[in-house]
Amino acid sequence: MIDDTSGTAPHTQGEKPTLRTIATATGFSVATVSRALADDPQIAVKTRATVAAAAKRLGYIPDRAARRLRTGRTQVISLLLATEHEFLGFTHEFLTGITEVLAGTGYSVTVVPDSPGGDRLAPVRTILRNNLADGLLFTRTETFDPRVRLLMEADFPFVSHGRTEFTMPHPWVDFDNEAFARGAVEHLVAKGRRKISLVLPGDKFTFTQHLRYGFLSAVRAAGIDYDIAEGITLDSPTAEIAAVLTEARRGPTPPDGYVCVGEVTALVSLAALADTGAVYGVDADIVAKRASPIFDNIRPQIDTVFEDLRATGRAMAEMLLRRMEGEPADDLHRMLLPVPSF
Amino acid sequence: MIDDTSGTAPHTQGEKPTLRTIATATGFSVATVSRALADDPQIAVKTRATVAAAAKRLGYIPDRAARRLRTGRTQVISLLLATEHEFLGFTHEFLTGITEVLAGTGYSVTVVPDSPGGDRLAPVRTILRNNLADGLLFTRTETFDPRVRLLMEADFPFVSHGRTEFTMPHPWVDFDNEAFARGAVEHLVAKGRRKISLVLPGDKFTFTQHLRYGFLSAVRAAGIDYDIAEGITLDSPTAEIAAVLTEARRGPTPPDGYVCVGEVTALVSLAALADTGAVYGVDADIVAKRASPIFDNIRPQIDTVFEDLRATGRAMAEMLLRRMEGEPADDLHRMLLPVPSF
DNA sequence: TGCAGTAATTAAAACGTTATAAATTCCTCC
DNA sequence: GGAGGAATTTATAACGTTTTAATTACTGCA
Repeated sequence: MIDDTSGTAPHTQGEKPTLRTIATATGFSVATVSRALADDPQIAVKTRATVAAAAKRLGYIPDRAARRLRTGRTQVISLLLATEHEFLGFTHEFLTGITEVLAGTGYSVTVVPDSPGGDRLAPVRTILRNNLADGLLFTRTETFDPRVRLLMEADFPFVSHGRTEFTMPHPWVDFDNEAFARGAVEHLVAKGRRKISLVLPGDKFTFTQHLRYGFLSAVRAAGIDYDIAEGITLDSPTAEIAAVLTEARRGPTPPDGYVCVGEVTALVSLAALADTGAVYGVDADIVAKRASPIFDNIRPQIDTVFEDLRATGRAMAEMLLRRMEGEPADDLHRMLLPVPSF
Repeated sequence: MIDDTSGTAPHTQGEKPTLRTIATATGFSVATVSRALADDPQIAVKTRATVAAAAKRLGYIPDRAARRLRTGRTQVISLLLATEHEFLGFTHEFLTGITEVLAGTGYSVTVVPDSPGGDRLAPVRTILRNNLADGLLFTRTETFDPRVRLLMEADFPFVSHGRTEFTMPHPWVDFDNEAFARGAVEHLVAKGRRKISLVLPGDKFTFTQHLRYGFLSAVRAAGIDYDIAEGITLDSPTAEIAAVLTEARRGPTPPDGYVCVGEVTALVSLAALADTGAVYGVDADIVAKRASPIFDNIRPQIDTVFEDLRATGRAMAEMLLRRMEGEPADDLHRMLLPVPSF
């Protein structure tokens, strides 16, 4: 055979194959082809096989725009990405986890900025009104997060990173910040520390409450002193945090232990020690939550607890897929546990 | 007036407004409304005003799926996000810059993973074949990047982060890595350093060549010794980099200066100094490229050069918009300059 | 052989938009 | 008062898919 009969090579014809192409190639109608590809049991098994083969041979790919127009489904998942985060590599790790799960599902991820200081509802409204996505993921959840309320009213699929205090259940993935804070304090106490310092995220976030509760209950159980920094949060400019921490060190009773909720605060705390002539391991110890391996390369080496953000992203994406399939929200919860390095 | 004539409140009717809604409301045909909204000069100015007012009043938003189906334009920009980067906050900063520019343009950003170790062409092919985007942004550009070749052949709009060595011009945004490397060496030489160490990214990346050239020419001009680490790259596991660097320090003539292309290597270098009993500022100095403010909080404070990734993202997004408008590639280039902290 | 009942297929409409080509209205000027 | 032409408007088709309702083909059974 000299002739080019290559049925295996897709794109032998220049034009993009559509249902119509397959229809004329197989002799079936467009309707039949459509239903065959959808594996409709109404269509004869043999027909389905024929159509599937032709589709493959021709390199058919359903047109997203057409499908979206017809069905109203966008095949898009939107991620509201907070401008501030406690970790340096948050965005990267989180996004990697999400795309890992979504690869091959036909869904694509769009990223929409979300500024916790500004109007957090606006991007959600836009997505709902303009029908820009089939599902939503977001972070930095607040105790009575207005986005959760709106999305539940609209019955729109979503998964939040972090819990709320609403009574109606909704899907979430969270890290056990209470356990982290308690464990961190206990570890410092075990090292003999008697006054522990903490910088919290903004009050409105739910995980702030969990951190505070875990911290306070451990501190009280141990009967030791503590110092929750005032006037600043985890998201304050590092210079401000640094100022407050060094100030505290110069006071009459400086802390001898630090619980750091993020990598940046950990570095600032270390710098505050260095700048006030204190020696790590002698004058004070630190336990920090971390999400990247860089602390292995920071001297002095501090004690850390790992929060797996890639796994978080994966869990959230998987959960969202299930939610979009119609699974009820009741059991769609997942708590990730701290992994201490000590 | 008791009657509700509220023209100001959108969504008085439950259904989503379409061109047809406006058409029946104004008495014009759907065709006229469409063209009026597109500001077609063929349509009477008065008509355009009437239609625009009605559209606003009704809260009309064009349906993306329908428009996309009809025009073939997706209103989507895809970002190929490399799994590896020299900075911890790369993804976040870069993405922030991009979304800043795209906000309000009607374009949305989808993120697609790109693994420089694997098949870098596959995601591009998928995007082209399935018509998933109108434009493409990517990073970690190679000297003869296959993606650039493919995209130029397909005449598909894109902007690369980094240059190539193809003769045909294409839009790019780059950081002057040659100037960075040269400046870093000169600074170390000025401090009296006589043997400078460097860890390079993988050979295939264009910026590796720029770094090497800047480094070598400065080192030779100063007539000093140097040590380009072998067997590892910037993307090697940090443990491996650490092993090589500490090994070098234990050799007969350890380096007394380090040029670090990223934040992670800088930390590893600092750790290597600490672990071998060397004192920063006495036994060795470091100049590192950085993209985040965290080095202000790392002790000892090393000399750094800032690469503005948010500005890079902005520049790339702006350039892509212009390219998609049809502007020729010839002048779409932008070189960002190092900003030394010393 | 004919008929009911089931299995398989398909015609046609619809989703909301834009582009082409044709139709209508409006002027201007003789 | 038309003719001619410019200025506006619009009917219609098309983009590629899914779905409803209708049609055709096949089966077993009397």
